Amino acid sequence: MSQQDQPTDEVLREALEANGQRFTEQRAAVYRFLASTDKHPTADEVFLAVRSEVPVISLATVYKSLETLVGCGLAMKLTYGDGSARYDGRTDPHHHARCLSCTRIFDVSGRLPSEELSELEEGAKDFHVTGYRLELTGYCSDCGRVSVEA
Amino acid sequence: MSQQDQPTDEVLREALEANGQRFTEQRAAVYRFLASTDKHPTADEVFLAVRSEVPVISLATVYKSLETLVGCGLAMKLTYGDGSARYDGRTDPHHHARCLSCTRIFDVSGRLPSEELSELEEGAKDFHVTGYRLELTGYCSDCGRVSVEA
DNA sequence: GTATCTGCAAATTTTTTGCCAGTAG
DNA sequence: CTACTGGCAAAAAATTTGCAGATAC
Repeated sequence: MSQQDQPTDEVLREALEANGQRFTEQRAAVYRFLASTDKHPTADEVFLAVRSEVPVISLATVYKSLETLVGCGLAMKLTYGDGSARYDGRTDPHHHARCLSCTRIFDVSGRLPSEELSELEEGAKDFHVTGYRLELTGYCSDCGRVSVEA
Repeated sequence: MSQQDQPTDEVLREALEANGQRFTEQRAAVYRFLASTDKHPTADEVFLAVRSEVPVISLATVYKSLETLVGCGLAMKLTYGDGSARYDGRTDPHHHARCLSCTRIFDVSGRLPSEELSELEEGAKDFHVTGYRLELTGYCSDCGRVSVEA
């Protein structure tokens, strides 16, 4: 484990303890990888990436670790109905843009003004809103050109 | 088939023809059910509901029909990473509210002002936005009370 | 008439689980 | 110590697919 991983590990340790769970090397490795990438990897991609660092880890453990991280609020599970779920290690408010051509997910900064949210809440009568997710769909810079020409 | 289904069938027929696909009783039954409910049924739920009307239909055909409808723009596939995908037959702009307790999905009227969208598009540089999806999370009226007391 | 569609069952893909040994606290 | 975890392999759940007969147009 490199020096600069220590703060990341501390964050994880505290989140785990707050949820009555134990700190383990496997969970740390999964979390370090998630926190270090701006991609939105599948469980299998996490597995492959982590295995090169921590040789002994199983795919089942990756699934269990990811679920634990989601439960502790350190990761988000994203599903799009096209195969595997993806995981996002960013916990600050942000949105996603999904390319309809290459299926990659990109982070988008910015958030909805609270007035917009209030207005939406009114539309959802009798519903107690605790959060929201916004996803843009379209074409990324790599695919956009192809799509326009086609 | 009842009299008031005819317009629904015509909509389906035109959408299918526009996509070079054939009109079949199975697809019509699936579409009629989807268009008639404000629930957001899983493929299996569609299968069970449709089977009571059209006795001979298989689950595989329901999956294929749903995929066809999505391809024709007559339905939307919703996934939340908790088991099966759900399907939504509403095609007008609207949002969803998902209850974190009972996992039901509710329709929410209203849409984002275009100025908000433009602002978000700026945040997604080099991304050609063609649409968006907004999902509120929280607790529905049935679960809200329980959750507050718990 | 012919390309497309359906039903069936088997296959695939993704994710979860049971169980025993290992480890954190 | 003792309960929580990880690894493994098997199971479960969801969805897709190959193929032969049926059907829309």
